[in-house]
Amino acid sequence: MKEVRTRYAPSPTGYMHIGNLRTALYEYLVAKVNNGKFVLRIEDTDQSRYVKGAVDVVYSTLKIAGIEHDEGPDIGGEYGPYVQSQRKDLYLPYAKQLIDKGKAYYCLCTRERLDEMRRSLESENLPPKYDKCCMSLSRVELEEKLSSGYPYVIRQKMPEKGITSYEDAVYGTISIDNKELDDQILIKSDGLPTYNFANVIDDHLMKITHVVRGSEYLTSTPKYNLLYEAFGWDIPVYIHLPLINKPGGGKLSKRTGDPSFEDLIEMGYMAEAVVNYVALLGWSPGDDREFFSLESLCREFNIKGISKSPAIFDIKKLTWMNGEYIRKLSLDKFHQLALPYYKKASLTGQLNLIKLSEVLQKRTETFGTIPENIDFLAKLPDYDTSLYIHKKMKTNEENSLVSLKAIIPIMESIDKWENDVLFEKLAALAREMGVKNGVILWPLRTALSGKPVSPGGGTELAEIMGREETLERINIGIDKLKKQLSS
RNA sequence: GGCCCAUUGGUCAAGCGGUUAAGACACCGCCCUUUCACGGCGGUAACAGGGGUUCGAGUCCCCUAUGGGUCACCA
Repeated sequence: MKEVRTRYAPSPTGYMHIGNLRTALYEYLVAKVNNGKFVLRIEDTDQSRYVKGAVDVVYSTLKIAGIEHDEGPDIGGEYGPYVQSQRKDLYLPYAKQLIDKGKAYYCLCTRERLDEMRRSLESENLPPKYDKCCMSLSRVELEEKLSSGYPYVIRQKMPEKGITSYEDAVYGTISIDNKELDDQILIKSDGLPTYNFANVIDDHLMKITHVVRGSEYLTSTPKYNLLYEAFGWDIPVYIHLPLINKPGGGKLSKRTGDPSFEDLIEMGYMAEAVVNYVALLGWSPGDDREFFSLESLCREFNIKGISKSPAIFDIKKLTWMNGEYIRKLSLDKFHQLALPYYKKASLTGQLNLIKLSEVLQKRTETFGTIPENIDFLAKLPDYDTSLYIHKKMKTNEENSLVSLKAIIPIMESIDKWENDVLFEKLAALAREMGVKNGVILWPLRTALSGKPVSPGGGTELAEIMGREETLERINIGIDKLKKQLSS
């Protein structure tokens, strides 16, 4: 059996949204699940669209996502070069072959004439289509013009009758009436091939067996097939993918603020989680499993599980899934990944950062939210004493003051500064005072954080901050409460 | 507008002629609890509409509606 080969062929724009990522992922998976090869090819035949550094975005995205290509511009391979602009001289001879076979022809029409024609057809609500005017050019006239350097393009000659149909692995049989087909341009007047043409030539030359791409190509595929047939080449297996839309519908785009893969990583999402989530947008294993590593996808992925209808990118579910990935991390690993975010919060003093990580791990869904959640550690906010009033904890400003005062001697006498010890001593204090734990602990948590919510409870915060800072903040709390109560 | 494709809860989705129509996210409630979160338990919520075919239709066919895609010397 022939080796399965797929390719990811992006045109580098510098922005890779998650739809692009998913396409690359599925292409990779189709190859891997069949022990095949995954090829990266850069399609840059449009010189006017060149964006500096855009190719690097492709490399780094694939790398971070763990999608490794077997052949590509950076690592070479048997079928290079893998950048279309470096293969530019290779296409024209193929186009000429087609002319010899009577499947293509020169066209000398000016853009003005084409624009004019399109406008008039559109005004009549007819689909714009080339009128094959140059097909009837006389050989003499043609040779005269061509030899004098007159600009030309080469167009594919579409059959005027009949139906072209093909079998798509996910959408089934697709049939298009040949009269719908426009005599598309194969070679542009700058001598470079159009995407449509280069694609077919390159896929064939690179021995691509499975073409995986977005469903926007569903209706143009017959044109490609006519090309394959004209050359007498094998038609690849087509796997068209449903599109991924934004909430409320519509395409994902940089313009409308949809995050690219790199943006998500920047926001503190884990690449594994994003890949896992994205794999499930348009594919299902057939049962209710949801957690897949790239490695397990390479085993489990199957074309049968690809769905036909478009999916909406729901960042909330991604966020949840990311939280699940974070919770599965070892404490050490979490700590290591969280460290840069602690730095962003510009923490000072002697904080027990491992303890902080322990407290944070369960409560973090994306690393990016860490700084805002721990800002109070760097600097106690100037809070209002109404924070001490908590109905469920049965606290008010008066008993909070009493509690804080009672906590101080215990804090001073504790020898082992650990959450468990602190908690035990304070629970004992509560029993002694005949109050619920909350009456002691809520004021402590409030005094230490100065916020209505905080990661971790009073004694956990105390362990993180250390004795000195803890006592200082309790005293600040006492002063605030005294001042408030005496006014 | 022509053509192509799609349509199960707000979202991702299972289902492939006979099910009380799974599961997950989100949302709501309860429990646990040192706030929040985690965790546990439970709840609201769907086959776009209409015709057929069939003993029987979310599953097959047709029509309508809605959504998307496509019609460049862009990829």
